[in-house]
Amino acid sequence: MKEKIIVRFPPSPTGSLHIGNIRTLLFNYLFARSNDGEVVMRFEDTDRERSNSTHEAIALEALSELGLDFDKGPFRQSERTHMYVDALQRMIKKDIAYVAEESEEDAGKHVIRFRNPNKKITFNDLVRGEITIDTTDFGDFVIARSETNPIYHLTVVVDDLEMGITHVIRGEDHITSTPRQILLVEALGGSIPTYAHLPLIIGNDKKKLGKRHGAITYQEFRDLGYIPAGIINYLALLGWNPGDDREFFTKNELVKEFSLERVNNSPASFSYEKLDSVNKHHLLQLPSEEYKEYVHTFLAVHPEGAKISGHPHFDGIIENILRERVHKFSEIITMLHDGEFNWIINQPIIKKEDIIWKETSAKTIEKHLKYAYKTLENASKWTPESIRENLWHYAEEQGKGEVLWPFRFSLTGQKQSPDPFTVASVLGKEEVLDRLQNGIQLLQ
RNA sequence: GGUUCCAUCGUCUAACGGUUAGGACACCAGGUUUUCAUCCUGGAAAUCGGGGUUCGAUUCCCCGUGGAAUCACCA
Repeated sequence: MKEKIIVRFPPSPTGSLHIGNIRTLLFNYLFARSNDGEVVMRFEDTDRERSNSTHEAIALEALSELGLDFDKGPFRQSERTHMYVDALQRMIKKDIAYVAEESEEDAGKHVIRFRNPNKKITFNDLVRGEITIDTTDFGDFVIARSETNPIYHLTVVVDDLEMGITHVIRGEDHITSTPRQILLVEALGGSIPTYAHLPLIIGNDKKKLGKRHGAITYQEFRDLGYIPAGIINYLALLGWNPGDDREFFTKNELVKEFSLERVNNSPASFSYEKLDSVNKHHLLQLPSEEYKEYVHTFLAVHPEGAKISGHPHFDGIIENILRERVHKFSEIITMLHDGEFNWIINQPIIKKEDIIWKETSAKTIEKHLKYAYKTLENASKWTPESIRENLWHYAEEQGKGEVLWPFRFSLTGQKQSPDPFTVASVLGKEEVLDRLQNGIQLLQ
């Protein structure tokens, strides 16, 4: 019978979850779920000064929105002190650890050091293969500030042992601290978990992305208008691939496909362009209703967005226009700023020379607009397709530019805009006729 | 500096030692299109250097070079 796989989510609540944290959590999650394993959530808050419950709540919110659920926890190391104290006492009694009569930071105080056996540790990393490090370099490292105040290396080892963690999957930055943790596991008499060190995510400068170096948080992604499905998919691709040309995955598909063997070992650099493209793909997959909900929710918190999202024409905009151009919802705000949707709310102010297509005469343009007016006046259906049907034949006959440019321009007053049929359907028949009338008058 | 890790198009990456070194993003050109966007087609673009091993190295080994991580009473 195979041992049940148990992994852990161990963020320290000293900041929001950033891209590096999330990717590590994701890989832990995928590994556990694809092996019928378990996920334990644990806040590593032994640094009391930098930890706080607000950060915990924010981290939990991110996990929940991303759909990275866990089976046990959340535990807090700050509430498990007795276990560390216990381990500490056992180690001191067995002379595996000792009280050192000096503290560099606090004169007069002592610290607890681990009696390093000074040997070479070799472990088999699931991503990188065999790694050997001589622990002599670490010396008798500190494992606690006092008998009741343990630090990271001890708490991790004690917790992993107590929680039955079988696989420790974390960033490559932990490789060199792995041997010292193995030393502690051995000293405590536990079984050594399997390690897997993931490639770091780096920025344009090739440096590790971290809290203090360019790593953006989940909430920031969300505020930029990326959706969980897009973020998950993109992050999975940072350091993992399925071995073929597929690039788009839902979370469940990732669970099916994921394996640590296919995690590669050179650092991956974060790119907004690729994220945009992956996110857009997932946006396109969304059912219409869900997409609308996302847009409205997103716009609600922006002043100019809230104003337009309530407009009667706006739902038409979402489905017919936004979907094909938006990679992330913040782009809608940019479009609003640039006035791209002014035509929805306000009738355009048009200059006569702009409405005329190339060298065509004003008389001819007027004729075309009048034709459009007359035809659409009698239209019974009002969809982009039906409007197109009404005008297309005429436009092909007369010259598409000659007919369609002034038509679109009277409706939008913009040299660049979505196609006239979509615009017309969004505006509604009455408004379209009104704007056409204005255009016709201008030409007279 | 010590230790450890890493090295394929600009970026993410594929290639049981034998491929015209493949895909995606971005970029460029053409097509569709009244404009923008979408979409379609095409293009440019890579194995860090030097030695081995081998009939044959992107692939295995060594050296070099370059980059990164880590060396806390942070996690």
